Amino acid sequence: MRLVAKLGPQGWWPAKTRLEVILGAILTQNTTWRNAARAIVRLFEAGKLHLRGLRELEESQLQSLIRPAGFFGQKARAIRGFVAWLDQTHGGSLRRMFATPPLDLRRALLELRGLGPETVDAILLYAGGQPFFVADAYTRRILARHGMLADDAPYAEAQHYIHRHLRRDAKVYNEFHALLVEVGKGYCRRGQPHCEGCPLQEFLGPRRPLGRSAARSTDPQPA
DNA sequence: TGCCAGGCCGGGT
DNA sequence: ACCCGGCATGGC
Repeated sequence: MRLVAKLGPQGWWPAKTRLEVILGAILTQNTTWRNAARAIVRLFEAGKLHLRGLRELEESQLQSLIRPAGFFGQKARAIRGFVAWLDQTHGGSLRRMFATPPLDLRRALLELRGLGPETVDAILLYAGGQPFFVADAYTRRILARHGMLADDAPYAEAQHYIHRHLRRDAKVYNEFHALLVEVGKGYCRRGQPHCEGCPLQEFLGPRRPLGRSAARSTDPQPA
């Protein structure tokens, strides 16, 4: 698509292994990637950046290691809960986990404590290569600012909007999400009434201030 | 100094 | 089905 052609591949989600993607998805919840990355580095330096290492850790030890990411109590529980579930249902094998049908896997992951829709979709897209768009805060803010969604549009609606307008392709979703985050960080943060110089403007049309009602999608919602 | 960051949960209405 | 407070560290 033109946007990707213009801004180029972002080569995003700096994580090497699928486990790192999963941990990153949890650790970056309402947190900068910078702080989430610190937590990952600490796990690596402690020699625990693998499933077996995580199983060995006490709750308090895990909390200490991931402390820089904030919300360490909840995130430690989420990580331990995920590993326990993986062991029980897939013999501790990420490969087996990702071999299950994507929609079934999504449903199962959403039932885990501490894994919400955005975290789960990040796992499915960036670790599993499945075409689920990660409709994060930047996505919703940008779509709202350009009048495509209401300011308070829920996650599912924002995701559905993207799913309707982009080819259902993990590669495309990956690039577009990366791009929205980059643009969002620069031009569409909270508290900024305008996004002066926003490179999306020429593609998405005129922007408008946040905080006012926007056009709501009239298209049908997913089943 | 206060507000913000790539959310999610649980209890209340 | 929403609404809201709590969760916590680090940067500007």
